[in-house]
Amino acid sequence: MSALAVTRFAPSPTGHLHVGGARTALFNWALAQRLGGHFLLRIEDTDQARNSRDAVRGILDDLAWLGIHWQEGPQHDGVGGDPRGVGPFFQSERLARYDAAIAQLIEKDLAYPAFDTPDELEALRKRASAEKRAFRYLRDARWDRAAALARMASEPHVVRLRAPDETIVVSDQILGEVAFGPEQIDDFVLRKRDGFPTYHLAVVVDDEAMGVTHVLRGPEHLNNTPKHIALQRALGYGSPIYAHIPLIQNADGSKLSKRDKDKAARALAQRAFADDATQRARADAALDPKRLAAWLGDTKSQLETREIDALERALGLDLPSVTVEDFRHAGYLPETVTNYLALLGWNPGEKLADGRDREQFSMDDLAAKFSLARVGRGNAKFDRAKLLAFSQEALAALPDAEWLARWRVWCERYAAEVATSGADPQRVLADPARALVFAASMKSRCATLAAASAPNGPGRFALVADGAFAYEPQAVAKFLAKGEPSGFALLERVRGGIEAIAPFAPAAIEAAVAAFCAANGVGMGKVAQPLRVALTGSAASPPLGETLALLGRAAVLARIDRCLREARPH
RNA sequence: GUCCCCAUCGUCUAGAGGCCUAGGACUCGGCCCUUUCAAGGCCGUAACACGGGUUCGAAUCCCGUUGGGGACGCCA
Repeated sequence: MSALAVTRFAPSPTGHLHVGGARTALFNWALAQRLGGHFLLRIEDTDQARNSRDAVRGILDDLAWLGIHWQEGPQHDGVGGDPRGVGPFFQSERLARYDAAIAQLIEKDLAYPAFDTPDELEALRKRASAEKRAFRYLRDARWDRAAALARMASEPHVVRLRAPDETIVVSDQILGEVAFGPEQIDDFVLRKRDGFPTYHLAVVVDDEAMGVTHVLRGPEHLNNTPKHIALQRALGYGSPIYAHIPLIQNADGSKLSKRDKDKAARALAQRAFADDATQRARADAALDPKRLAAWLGDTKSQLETREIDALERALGLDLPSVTVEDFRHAGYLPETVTNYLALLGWNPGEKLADGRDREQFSMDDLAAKFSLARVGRGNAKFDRAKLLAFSQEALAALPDAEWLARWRVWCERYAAEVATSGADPQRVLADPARALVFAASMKSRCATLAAASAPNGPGRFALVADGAFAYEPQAVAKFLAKGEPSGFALLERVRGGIEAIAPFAPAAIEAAVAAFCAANGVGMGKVAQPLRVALTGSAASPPLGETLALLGRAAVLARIDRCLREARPH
């Protein structure tokens, strides 16, 4: 036995990583780092009907972006590799090993071929359900081993484990000892009709072959664990250390994975179809029309993650975030996502000097402090508001230049028109000093990177052309039209002073406007609000100095002129 | 239906028999700051599911009830 601790994350490639999977990966990663071992990534692509290579790429991207780097696994952007020679890491490339294990079991009469058809089994299950009892596969008492083995060569069959008639105790690092009686471990399938191994067989064979020492996984696997232990015993393997982590749920207590998004997608898609006949054709082109129709007709059915993604893209839907990619798109920092996710079920148990609990920590902190002893046992509901608060805080704590760099990267990926052209090209981004003012100004006003340029976002005014924003009627009425002197009048007067401000930077601008107010015997608000409306269309904007500096002198004058021309009643 | 797991403010949680008049964070409400919007500061509302034990003493241990969740696939 090697002393190296090895944990693993073993997703099946059916779409982008969702946050539950991301947390499982994160905990596995953290445990391996903490123990000085390896975190291994294995792709469980044994379901021929549902796999896709695109999904593999997506999951690798998601993990890499989060900073969950695997020491062993598929190569991707400089991450991964096979230092111990335990690969390949795609189960579809390991079929010979599974067959060898199965042959060994059949040889010892610990597994056997079964020839029931799926329809026959389905009928038995229905009957069991009608009689309100649990379905259990019963092996044929009048079993002729030689005859069965002979039939294997020519007839479709599955291979089942001859399950032991004993109680199996799972020793779980989080839940303690959990006992499963013999009636709960039936002769489950090891190899499917199509020759591919089932999850159970593949997992057990691979974990052994790859030297996995700690299996940390979701609670839905707890009931599978006695099966895996039974299989390990049959194959003469030892068992890894098991730990089942609690589930992440939606606010309503349902499973987080997809239901939320699926529900929203159905509602939005139906509305889109009703509004615009061409949308349906677009959706049909994006995914299997039959699947789409079935899904629309049955509110209990769910689309696969990749189907949802395709539909979202095709129709331009705005769906709630459940995948890592969703949160990346929404403008969260990866360290914010991992920080929040880690806190769902784990916490460092430290108090800060001011008496608060430590809730903010880095990936390095996690790697240094993570332990199974501090993982909770109750399910956790995913609280978007708290994530948003974390994001707000993390963004505000970034140095201006860092914020700017992160924002640029986000824009390039998700809002290319902001990063590159814009209606008034490069107004903010081309001038380094102005760009830093933008960063400083947005930091405390944006909970996500996406918020800065959002349609009603606080930075929008600086990113659009001088003529491309509308004046809010109430703001015009309240701050420009009213009063004596009116806002319009003050605007005209202050315009002249603006020509003279030097340098055209926040402090000098503030000072000049303050001086103008003093000279004219009016309060700051009497001048600042009309200026805001003229420059941004709205009465809410960053501090006056920043607002003007962000636009630059020429744009400020142009916008004042436009406002006087277009917003003033004549 | 059967099996398994879980149970502290609305949410995430601290709490490993006396330190608990139950602490922190998010949300929500109020106040302060203020040229707007934010940010920031201060204050506040709010929980040990219920019933039995054990113990000098229980949020903490045991049993039951209730509630929630998961699993019962030739999916993983």
